[in-house]
Amino acid sequence: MARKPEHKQSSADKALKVLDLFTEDFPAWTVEMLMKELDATRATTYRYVKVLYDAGLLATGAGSSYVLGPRIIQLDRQIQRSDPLLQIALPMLEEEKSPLIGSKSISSLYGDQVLSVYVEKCDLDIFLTMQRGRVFPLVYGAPSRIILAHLPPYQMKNFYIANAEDIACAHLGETWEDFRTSMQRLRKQGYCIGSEINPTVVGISAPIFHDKSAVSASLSYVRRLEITSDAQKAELAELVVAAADRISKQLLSYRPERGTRGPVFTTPRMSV
Amino acid sequence: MARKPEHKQSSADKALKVLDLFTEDFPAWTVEMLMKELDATRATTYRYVKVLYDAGLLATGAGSSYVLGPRIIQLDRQIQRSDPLLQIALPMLEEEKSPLIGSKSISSLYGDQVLSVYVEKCDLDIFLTMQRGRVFPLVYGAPSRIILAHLPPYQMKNFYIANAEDIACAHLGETWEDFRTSMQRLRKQGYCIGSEINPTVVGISAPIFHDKSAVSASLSYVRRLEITSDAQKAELAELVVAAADRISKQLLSYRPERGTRGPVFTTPRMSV
DNA sequence: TCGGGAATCTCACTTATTGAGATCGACACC
DNA sequence: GGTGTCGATCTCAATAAGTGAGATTCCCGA
Repeated sequence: MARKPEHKQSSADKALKVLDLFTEDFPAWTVEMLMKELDATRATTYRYVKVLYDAGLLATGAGSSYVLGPRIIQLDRQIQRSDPLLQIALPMLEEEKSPLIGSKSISSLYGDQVLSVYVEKCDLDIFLTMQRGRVFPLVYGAPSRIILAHLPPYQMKNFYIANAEDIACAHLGETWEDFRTSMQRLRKQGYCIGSEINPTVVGISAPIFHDKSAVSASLSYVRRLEITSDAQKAELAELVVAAADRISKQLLSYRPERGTRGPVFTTPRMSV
Repeated sequence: MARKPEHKQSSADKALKVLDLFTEDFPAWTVEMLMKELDATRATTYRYVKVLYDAGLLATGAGSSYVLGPRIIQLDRQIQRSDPLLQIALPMLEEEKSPLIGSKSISSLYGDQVLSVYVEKCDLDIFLTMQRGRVFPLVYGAPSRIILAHLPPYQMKNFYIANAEDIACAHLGETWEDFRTSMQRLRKQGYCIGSEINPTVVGISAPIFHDKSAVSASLSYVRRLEITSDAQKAELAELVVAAADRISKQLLSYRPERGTRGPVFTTPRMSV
């Protein structure tokens, strides 16, 4: 779950924590800098770096610095090639040519977060903030919320218990009953509409299931807010729900090929 | 360097070796399967998995399996956003609109391998095998060879010593002198042309420098072989060399912004 | 609420990790 | 091609982990 800091001390943990330092603002680190940051000796720092370097997760950069390594790009390609959702959805989305659609995107549920895994720009004048790799909490944005609304009951309950405040802040319900009914309403509607993430656009998201009653992702169609009428919103909603349903249908009958040992869907884990 | 199997035993090494198992053909593993593969006990296997899971490099998949995790996609996004090469090259490539170009791609040098980091399809009828994330040895394919030809002397020498057989097989020279002259010829030509990787296309690659006399990547323009005349090859070569030069010029004057602590170029390491 | 299976915990035992300094070797300059 | 400069690795004793087998807990679907 990559977010809760553990107090367990294991050398692999500590080595992997080095990866956390490579943020957008600090993409390159020298060993000296890492030593200070990790509060470790030179030898230990070099050992951590070596482990990650040998795994290809780090690479040497200019000026005796280290940067994120080539293995990450390779693994990302592997995910894209082995993800049945993308394999099925991308060809289907290519056939969807309605001029109403300014952008199409797919978001996947990972643990208690939602990750954008695919973004396509159709309207060249649209300004997009969504990007493959962006992460959102389950309460924030239409792509997340429509997934949240379709979680199995016990997971939703657990999520509520652990995130009651965030849910209240997001106006999704002051109490468990409130929350449950608002989620029920979303489920009945079949889609979620909003401009939360990017105020210049309106996004409409529909759930994608990889198993009956097991949500795994959401499909979103986006359009510039200023040029969108209510009727168009309704039409977009129909389109996105229909497309998501088609993708779900295909996913349900998906059988891996080429020696693949099993399905590659992710399942949430809602531990508190 | 991610490829040479080490005989050193460290727990972090062993945990990270689990990642190697997640190939395209086996994208999902259960703990039982991992136990057999790693020849480890259940407890140990779970410990390895937990480390990677907590780091976000693995995620739970359907059927109590594990798959590659969301962190990889996030980190890939971070690389794309902090790589000065892509930041500079992509806007420049967007302006390059010659109809001769069927595809544009950028490959980066990592260690002694070359990784494709950007691929754009211009001609909709072209069949592309190149993809972001594909890795090639330095001797294989035009994008690699033009980089190889521009390595600093000591690195080229080291590479020759370590890879004399591969170099001979690739007809790049039977001896060090042979090799050196053939590389010299490539440098003088300024580009490398070939159809090695994908026999249905012709690709022309030019080197990109992030520092005078320090090659870091190559730019390739690709066109369907069957529709390409010799004159067009020459024109493409001119185009790609000119574009690569422009990118190099920009890279030389690149100064990071926004608190970035240093340059984010990768430098090769040619240890034998 | 309950059952089956996945994931974690416990503890004795074994083995790797750590830190300080010496040493090695890749790379740049001439 | 030779030589100097750090960046990276090695050495060794002391320390603190990792490991394995089984019991246990927890998750999640009915």
